[in-house]
Amino acid sequence: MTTTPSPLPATPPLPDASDEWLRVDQQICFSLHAASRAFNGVYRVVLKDLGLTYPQYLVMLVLWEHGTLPVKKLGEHLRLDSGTLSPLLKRLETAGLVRRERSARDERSVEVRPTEEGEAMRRRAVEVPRRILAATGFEIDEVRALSSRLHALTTALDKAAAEGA
Amino acid sequence: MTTTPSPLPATPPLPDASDEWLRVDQQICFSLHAASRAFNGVYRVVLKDLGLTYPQYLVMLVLWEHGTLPVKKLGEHLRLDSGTLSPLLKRLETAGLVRRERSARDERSVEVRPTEEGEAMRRRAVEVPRRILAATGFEIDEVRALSSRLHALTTALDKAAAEGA
DNA sequence: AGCCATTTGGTTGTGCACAATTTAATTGTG
DNA sequence: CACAATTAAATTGTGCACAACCAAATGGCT
Repeated sequence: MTTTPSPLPATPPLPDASDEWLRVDQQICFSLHAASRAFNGVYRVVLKDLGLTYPQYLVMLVLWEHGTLPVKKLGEHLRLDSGTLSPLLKRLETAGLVRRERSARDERSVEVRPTEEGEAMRRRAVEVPRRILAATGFEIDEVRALSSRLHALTTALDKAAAEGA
Repeated sequence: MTTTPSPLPATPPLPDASDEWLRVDQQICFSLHAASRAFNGVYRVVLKDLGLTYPQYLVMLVLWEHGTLPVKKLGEHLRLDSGTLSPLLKRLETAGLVRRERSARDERSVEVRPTEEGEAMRRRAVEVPRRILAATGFEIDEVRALSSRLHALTTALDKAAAEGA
């Protein structure tokens, strides 16, 4: 808001400028955090009919697009590790939407495949994107532009985190 | 990714237009979700010295800016309810950063106030925003623009969720 | 063959997010 | 004053995210 172009003091102990930085920072991290949770809330409503949570829906999306995948590949697509996926997939299996079975060729690998019921859900899921887009009130191109910026942001952040800063 | 107009390698037993929607959708929800987690990862690294998690840092930010607040107000600033804040604040209290005490005027209310140690941490926290900004590789104005769009998005999504769709 | 680093999932523990329920204090109304 | 409605926190239960650790399988190496 009132972000006057401060002269960037060299890491001061605690003058007024630092307050300003802390406020601005709040807008950076905050807006993203809040938007993510707000999205989650809308998905919660929209996906209630399907009986899926948002991350479960993401898993099904990947399976619908790529078919059967080992847990590893699934994790790469979604940037999730086994600590998150294992219990999630177990719940999807309990719900009858996927099956998990050890690969015959590599006994370390577990193949995740959608069941008949899981594939059938795809037909009911096609309306989800439209409802979400409607909830945003954004034009499709605007959403695409935003996604593009966020993707660039994610790439940069991942790189920074990997470099330990 | 490669949004080339590929002839859709007939993996799935389903029409074409719906697949397109499901792919686009993935970019909408996905990029935000991924960016949020990527941010979290960078904050994890940067905040490790302070011994704070990202949500704990957000709580301290609000307290530094507004001083003592009841849990309710804190939740309004952060869009978090008592189910999230109660255990979080308990951990902050154990860490010696805040104190919680029942309001004398309204015994239902719990006032959260930063301790001396909590206030002192503010001095060490002023460098956080700069490090985060550096990690994004974005210009400050670009970040501001993005935040603005995300804020608008959040407002729209909240409204939609409240209306049950 | 035997050995060892790597790969792949799973498990455990900590913490956040949120819905639903519970308890206590306050406020409004007759 | 008594009593219903409201409000503020805490609690409980489910699920996601991730670090740290563990076990089994694989593949390369001598």
